[in-house]
Amino acid sequence: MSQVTLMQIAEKLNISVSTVSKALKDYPDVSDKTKGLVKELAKTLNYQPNAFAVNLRTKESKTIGLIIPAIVHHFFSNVIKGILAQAEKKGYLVIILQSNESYELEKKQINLLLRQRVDGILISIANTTRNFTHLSDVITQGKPLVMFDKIAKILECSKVVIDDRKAAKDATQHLIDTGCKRIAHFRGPLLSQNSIDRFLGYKEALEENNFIYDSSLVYICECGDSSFEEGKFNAKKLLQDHKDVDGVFINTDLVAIGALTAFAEMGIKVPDDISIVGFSNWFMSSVISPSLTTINQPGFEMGKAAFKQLHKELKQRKKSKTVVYEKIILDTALVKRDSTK
Amino acid sequence: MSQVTLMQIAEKLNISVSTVSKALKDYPDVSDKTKGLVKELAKTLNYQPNAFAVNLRTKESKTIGLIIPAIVHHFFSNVIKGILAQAEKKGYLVIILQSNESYELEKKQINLLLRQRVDGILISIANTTRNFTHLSDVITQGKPLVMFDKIAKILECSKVVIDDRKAAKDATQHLIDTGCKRIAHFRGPLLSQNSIDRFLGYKEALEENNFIYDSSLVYICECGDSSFEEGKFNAKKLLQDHKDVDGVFINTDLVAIGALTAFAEMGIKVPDDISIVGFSNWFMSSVISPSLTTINQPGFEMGKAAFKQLHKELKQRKKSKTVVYEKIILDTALVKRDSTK
DNA sequence: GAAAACTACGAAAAGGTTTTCGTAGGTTTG
DNA sequence: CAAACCTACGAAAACCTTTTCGTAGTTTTC
Repeated sequence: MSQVTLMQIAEKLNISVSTVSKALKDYPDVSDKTKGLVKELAKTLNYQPNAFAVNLRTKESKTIGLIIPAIVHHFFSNVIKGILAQAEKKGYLVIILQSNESYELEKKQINLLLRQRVDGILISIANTTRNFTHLSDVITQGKPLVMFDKIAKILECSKVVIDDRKAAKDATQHLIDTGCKRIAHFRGPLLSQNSIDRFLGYKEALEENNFIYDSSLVYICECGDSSFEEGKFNAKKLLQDHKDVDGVFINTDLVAIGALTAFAEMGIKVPDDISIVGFSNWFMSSVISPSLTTINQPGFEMGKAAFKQLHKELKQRKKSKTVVYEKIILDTALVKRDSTK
Repeated sequence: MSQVTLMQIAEKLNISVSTVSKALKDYPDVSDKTKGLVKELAKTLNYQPNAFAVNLRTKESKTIGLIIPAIVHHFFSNVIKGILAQAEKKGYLVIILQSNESYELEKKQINLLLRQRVDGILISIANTTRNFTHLSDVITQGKPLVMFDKIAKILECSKVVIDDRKAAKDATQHLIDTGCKRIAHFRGPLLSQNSIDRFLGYKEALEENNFIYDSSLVYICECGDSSFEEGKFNAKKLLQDHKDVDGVFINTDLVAIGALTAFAEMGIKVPDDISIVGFSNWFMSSVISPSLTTINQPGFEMGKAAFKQLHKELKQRKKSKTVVYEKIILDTALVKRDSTK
């Protein structure tokens, strides 16, 4: 049961530990004969190098940390899938932590990962994170850090994102193109950078088309666990406040589906009375009725790109090259479905 | 940048490494004065024990492995959430791997985790896994293994499951209770134990109510990435084959939603013409129209219970008590919605 | 006043691997 | 036949922590 070590192999063959180690790693200064003997015995004894010792010696563990605000979330779980797929290819393991959109937890988790001495960290930050010292600490310690989706613009590190502003502009433009004259917006949290950018994209589209921006048409959602209810609630409120609205661009698909449901309950026809565009392209949006026009957010690709960038930096550091931070912007696309004309 | 070690602290204070180590861990044979000095210096230097060295010395890493068939999956992502929540409480980290329902990958991943010397492993096995030696190897190596949801009955280890058979029986009984006379079943893969059990539950309910079991009413789905399409396809086929069916019990919500969509497209009224019961209670099922009657599968609780059991075994081993394997069966519940009368 | 007990610390081994540096013995070169 | 060079291996340091066992010096006990 107890694990076989290099020393045990060395003793059985009457050679030194160093030779065994070198034989297994095909060093040139071991004779083929010895290599053969060592490898054979290693196989029969089912020798597995002790990862703890290797880590200690090499100062790396081929393990990275991933901090994500939520796991039960179509977009984020796709990101994870992308990260895991790429990590597997490169022989890395991934420790996953969920910050629950809490700054305090996020901070604690960063410290946990640093203590664990992971080789690098991938993170999508919590909505509530305002202070970034825990993150700059990572960089100061010389560990690669790559942010994705929910990033801190101020931090100097690589980032993988979509152009939220442009995507939101596209979404709003689509409403305008399909004939909407008065367009509301259900935005996300006031302090979330993504929500801000999407809001700005909405506004920009209006202005470019000579629509008058009306702040009373903008409703706020927390976009947390009760997104669906928030969508319903805001949709009802919207109908009370503004009878003339004929289009809504909504920050997140789940909120949009809530709105869709509320409209159905109140006998409002989508898209005849009101058109809706969501954001993210959750699977659900394609099977709901009417199906939801939305912006496709490439989660799997984002995860893949984030890990690739981290791996690149890991290699650069190993070769003690200067690390080049990159900002990678992935394409979004408008997915036209039945909630718009 | 480079990390502070016990030796550096020892040198600065002109004491030995062992005393520093003991001071930080509040050993009784260090004077309060020395403890004070050590702890203060450790704090100002921001000393963090080298996890690699600690692991090597203590032979444990406070890290467990988790292998799961799919991550982008409402139920499984909830399980992960439960595991992470519980692991966090107990100070454990979790390395997550996705087997993609592939036996080969699963085997490779188990070996990866063993090489990494995680303290224990949680797994929900792939549909294609028939051979369990890679899993019994884990147990032979003296590492705790806990299986959940998709288990191998033959393996001697702790398990956390639901009673698929009973849940399926409840679902079918509900169709009977609401007046269905001829009930079809869309089952999952022939070799998946869960699918088998659900099928048996369906059959049992029929027999207990003196319905005649008709194998032509049972349709098979792979329940992979194209579950939704499978549901649509089978629904259409069902309508062609059997005009008289007025109820369907479906192995998975996503397939059920596909069926729901197909029925809507073909003008079949749910539940008036046909009633449908799904399985899992995906969030989606509550927002779709008509909303789907289904069986609630407690993912979060399952994850929590699985980690708890693993942790219990970890503690038992440490105290070298005999490890007691447990089979934990969590409650399911029928969630009545609008797809049944 | 000697034996026993206690206090506070240190030396050193153990955990297992990786890698540098030596070196003994043999072979090639000029 | 020296000098230079290979070949194949080993010793040992380094990575850093934990923990057992000693021990010098002090205090208590009878």
